[in-house]
Amino acid sequence: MDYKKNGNDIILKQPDFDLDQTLDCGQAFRWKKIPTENVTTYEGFFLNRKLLISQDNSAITFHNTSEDDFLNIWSDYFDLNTDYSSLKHIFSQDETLNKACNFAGGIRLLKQDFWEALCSFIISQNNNIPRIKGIIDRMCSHYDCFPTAQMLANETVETLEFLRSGFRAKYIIDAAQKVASGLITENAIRNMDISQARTVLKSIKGVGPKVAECVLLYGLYRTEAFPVDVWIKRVLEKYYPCGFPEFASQYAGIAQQYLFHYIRFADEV
DNA sequence: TTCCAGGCGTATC
DNA sequence: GATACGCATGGA
Repeated sequence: MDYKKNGNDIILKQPDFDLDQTLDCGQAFRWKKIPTENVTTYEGFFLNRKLLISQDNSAITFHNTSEDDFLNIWSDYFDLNTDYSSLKHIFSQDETLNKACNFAGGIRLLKQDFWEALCSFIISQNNNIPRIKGIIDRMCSHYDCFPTAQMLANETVETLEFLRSGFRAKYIIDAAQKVASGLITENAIRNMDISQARTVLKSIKGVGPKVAECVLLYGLYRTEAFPVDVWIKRVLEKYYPCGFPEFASQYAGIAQQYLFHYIRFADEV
């Protein structure tokens, strides 16, 4: 990894990494863009650690970040040890994927916290991204952090009314109770094959095929997981009527990220 | 006003 | 197993 210390900051030179594309593409909901001149800046959290990160045309700066935190936490979170160039080279065999990678080649898969991903993607169902962010925002400011399963397990639909999460509140509570009681554990799911993991996740109320797939991909780094939402459904119908290419299956979830961004924002699609 | 959003539970066949 | 419908909320 090409990085250096600069005072309290870490300066990173990394190809295939664009902050806007990575932090504002609907995979994570707690990053806020900070208006700054000449650089792109975001503030966000992982494992209750706050990070201010910015990017100009030459490098990415991790502000007020120790080398330990950078190497042990953030390089993993931003998946810096994965070679996205070679992944995109594999994807480029397919015309649509090639276009999607060229459109936004700086997307990286964030290796998020399991519980936060589970809770966030339960909230995401039949919802739009700005409102998902709003609900999670209210949640985090109410508890002064992203609440643990234990914190949420004792709530009721009534006490969660401040979230304005609609019918999803009862699902959040069910997930919290199953995780807080130890009935469902991250560790157990990590050690399962993917179909078994899907079954366990779907035993949570409000977790169906799509949310389970998002938890596997974003919360457990199962890169073969392939979430299909309304946008990806359109991609599949339009470009892959005979199925998604087999050669990409091991990293289908990462391919899906490029396609999701492409179908939503590219003009010519 | 109606439609839609990173879907799912339930009823019905 | 497949299909139809309701669901909370808020922006377009």
